[in-house]
Amino acid sequence: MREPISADQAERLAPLLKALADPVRLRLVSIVAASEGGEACVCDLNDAFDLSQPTISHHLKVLHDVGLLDRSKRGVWVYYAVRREVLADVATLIGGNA
Amino acid sequence: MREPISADQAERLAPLLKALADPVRLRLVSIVAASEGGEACVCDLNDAFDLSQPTISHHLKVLHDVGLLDRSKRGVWVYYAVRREVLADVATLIGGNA
DNA sequence: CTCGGACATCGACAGTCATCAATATCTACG
DNA sequence: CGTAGATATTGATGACTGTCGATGTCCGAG
Repeated sequence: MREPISADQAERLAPLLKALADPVRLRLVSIVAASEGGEACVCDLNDAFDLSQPTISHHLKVLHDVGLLDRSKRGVWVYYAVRREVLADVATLIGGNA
Repeated sequence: MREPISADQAERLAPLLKALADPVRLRLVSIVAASEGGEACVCDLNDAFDLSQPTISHHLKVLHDVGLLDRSKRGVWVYYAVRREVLADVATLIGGNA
């Protein structure tokens, strides 16, 4: 029976959840998080789905825009990495645990 | 570096997150969870927002449909309660903890 | 410099969503 | 029964979303 979250908190948390509230993006985050070194190349991510390359790129942009994924370009390839603290914060706020 | 979630898991988790991915619904869940006895009357929830009664009713329906809120009618009033196990499961899957 | 490949951006389209006003449903009370 | 209040449903509307094909941008190889 803790205090309800504030309207501000809700406004900040909602976009993060919205970004995660898609099967493709959930799997993207999950695959990246499970990858060696905690990061994955877009080329590999493309292969993991039956979707067009622009669509995957779009989903990655959504996740990156809300701060869930870090992006680093190395040569011709782009690598994404999960920002685990952000993910953990979301989980904590949802779970309502201390 | 655990295993990525399956496509099936993603398809099941996404609707729950989608239901939570709205500032109003986040606050609804939070207010209900923080209420005495773990449940809240719709009349009180209506007063907590600057939205029309049908809109609140709609949001409650969304949350109830995905199984995040329990619903019980007592007399003229309807009470909603948070299904904490469901919420906890979501948090766990997001956090990626065991 | 030019070419090819990796990734992003653009424009479009169909589908979904949040919100409201109006209306329906249900329940207690007289 | 008939009325009043609490909640749900309906229908409409403007905004947003996931997806694609086409195109743009950037980098390394030759």
